[in-house]
Amino acid sequence: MRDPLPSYPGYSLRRAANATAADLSARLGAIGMKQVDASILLLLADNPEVTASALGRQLDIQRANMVPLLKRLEDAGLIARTPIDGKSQGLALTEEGRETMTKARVIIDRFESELLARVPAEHRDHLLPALDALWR
Amino acid sequence: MRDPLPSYPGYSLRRAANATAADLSARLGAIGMKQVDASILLLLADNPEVTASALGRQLDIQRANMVPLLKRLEDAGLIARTPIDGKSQGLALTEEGRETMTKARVIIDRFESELLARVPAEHRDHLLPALDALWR
DNA sequence: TATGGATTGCTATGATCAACAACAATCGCT
DNA sequence: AGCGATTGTTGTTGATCATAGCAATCCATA
Repeated sequence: MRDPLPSYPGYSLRRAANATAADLSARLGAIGMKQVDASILLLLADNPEVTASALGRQLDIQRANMVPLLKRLEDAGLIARTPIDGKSQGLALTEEGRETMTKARVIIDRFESELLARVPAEHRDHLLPALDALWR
Repeated sequence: MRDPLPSYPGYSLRRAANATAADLSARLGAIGMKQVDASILLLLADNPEVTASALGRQLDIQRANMVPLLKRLEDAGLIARTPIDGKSQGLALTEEGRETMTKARVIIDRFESELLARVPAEHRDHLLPALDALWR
C-alpha cells in the first residue's frame, strides 16, 4: 500500500513519539508507575517544596488536572505536602517516594540509552537539538 | 526551576510531538478536519478502493475504532463505499472528498515546511532519518 | 466439495486523559 | 484597605483508545 505519510517529518514525529511512549509505559508499568508519575517524581527530586501549580506549569499540565495526579501519588505514600502559607503547599518526596523515583530513573535511563542506540550513529547527536527547536 | 527532563531525548520527543500536533490540529480545524481525517483522505487519494481494515492497519488504528471515523467522513460526503465482495468494501474519495483532501494537503505541506524551518540547518536533514529509526 | 480457521465490519462498553468553567480562600502590591 | 492575581479544588465534558464479542463471509486444504 502506497503511503505518503512517513515522508512527513511531523507525521513521523507523532508515530515515533507514540511508539517510544508505549515502550516506556510498559517498562514503567512494571513498577506501577506512569510516565506522568515518573516526571513528577523526577522533578520533585531536584526541586523540593515546589508548589503544585509550578509543577503543572513546568509539565504543561493544567492546575485542575494535577489534583488527581498528586492525590494518587500522595495516597501511594510517595509524596507529602507541607503548607507554605495559607494557600500554597510545598511538595516533596517521602522516603518511599525517593526509592521509587530511583527505580524509575534507572528504568528511564536504560530506556533513553536504548532509544538513542536505535538511531543510526550519524544522526544520533542531531536528534535532541532538532527536537528542542520544535517545542522549547 | 531545575528540570532534568528536557535532556532526555524521549521526553523531548513527546513534548515536540505534542506541540507540533497541537499546531497542526489548529490549522486543520480551520477547514473542519482532524489529523486522523486528513491522514485517511491522503491515504485514500493514493490508494483507491482499499478496505477499512487495510487502512486501519496502515495507520495503526483498530478496526473497531475505524467505524465512527469512517462514518463521520461518509456522513460529510467525503468518502464513498463500494462493495468488493460479500464482506469487504472498498473506500474512495468522492469529488468533494478530493477537494477537501487537496485543501488539507496544502495546509499540511505548509505546516511541514514551517516545522522543518524551525530546525537549525545543521540538524535539519537528520531529523526524519532519526525519527524513522524509532518506529519503522 | 465440505469444513475449519482467519478476516471483515460492526456494536457496545469501559478506561484514561485533557480541556473548561467556576469557586472560595488567600496572597501581594499599591 | 482594597483589588487583581494566584492557588487548590470540584465537577463536567469530549475525545481517544482498548477490549470483547458477534454474525457473515472468505479461503485454503483435506
